[in-house]
Amino acid sequence: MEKVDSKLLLNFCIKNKKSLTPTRALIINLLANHKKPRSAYDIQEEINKNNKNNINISTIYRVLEFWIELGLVHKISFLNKFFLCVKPDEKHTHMINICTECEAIFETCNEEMGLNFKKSTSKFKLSLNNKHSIEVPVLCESCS
Amino acid sequence: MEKVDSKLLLNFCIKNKKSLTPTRALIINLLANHKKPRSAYDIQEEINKNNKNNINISTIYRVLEFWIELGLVHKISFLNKFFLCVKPDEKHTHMINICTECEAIFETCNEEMGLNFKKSTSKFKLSLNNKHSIEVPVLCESCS
DNA sequence: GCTTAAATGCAATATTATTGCAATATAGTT
DNA sequence: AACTATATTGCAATAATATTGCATTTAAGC
Repeated sequence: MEKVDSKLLLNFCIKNKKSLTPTRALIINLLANHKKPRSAYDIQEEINKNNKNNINISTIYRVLEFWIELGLVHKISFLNKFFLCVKPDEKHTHMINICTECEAIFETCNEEMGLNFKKSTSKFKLSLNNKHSIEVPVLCESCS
Repeated sequence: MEKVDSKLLLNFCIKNKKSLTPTRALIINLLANHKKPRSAYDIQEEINKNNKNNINISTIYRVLEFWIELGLVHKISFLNKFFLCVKPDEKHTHMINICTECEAIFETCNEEMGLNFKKSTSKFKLSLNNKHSIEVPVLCESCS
């Protein structure tokens, strides 16, 4: 099983004065194991299949929300699914390219895409809210 | 009641060899009446309150899907709500700026925002899927 | 008007998400 | 190590969003 570096997790938690509980570690590690985004119920099903110990759906949502707050997980609104952030860095804008055919995710950031949202939004007297990511509907190489 | 130009609606329908039914006209006109996006159930509630005649929720979803196909309505995934397209034009990329505080929508297009997604996505061997719009989380002037 | 295809109704069901309160686990203190 | 305060998780009901298959009705083209 592929896992998220546990020191990274711990550091994020310490920095935010939160605790790294077994449930939180379990859920984020499950996300690390998949290349496609997963729904809260997908995650629950996998836990209940493999681990026997039941985790309530409310806990799944709360834990996902927890990691989203810390910037380590993204919610993909377009799919109602969740995905491990590949570049947990507060400073850039998270650009989530989603293949609308196969749901493959290609995450990058504004700089790498050469897109200046700060500038673009300010034209309209709007300010980019960097707490959220931007989802870009695409076709991947194999689906196009 | 503010309405969508009925000739515009009819033209879109004719062009796509579809019929402009009373239900379809009613629903898109309700959307025209609101500055904020509305859920399918919001729309149903308004119809059932004002018109007495009940419209089933499945019809609401089907009609919304119909207008989305024709490019006259957007689904805002971030909110699970629907919004009248302000610039029904197939050629550009629809940029939907959403205030994350008050849900106000400021729709524009890639050119006006000075963003080149075709170029940006091709860097990663992806192609933009222009059938969908791009949602940008922002704070509007009064919320920021 | 008649016929065929499309649209809508119906109602069951699926999927996604939230809530309030009880029970449990964790962190910090002694 | 035990104690306490706080945070986390379980529970289970419920809300919110969305889809389905088939029956009925409506609209379009002849």
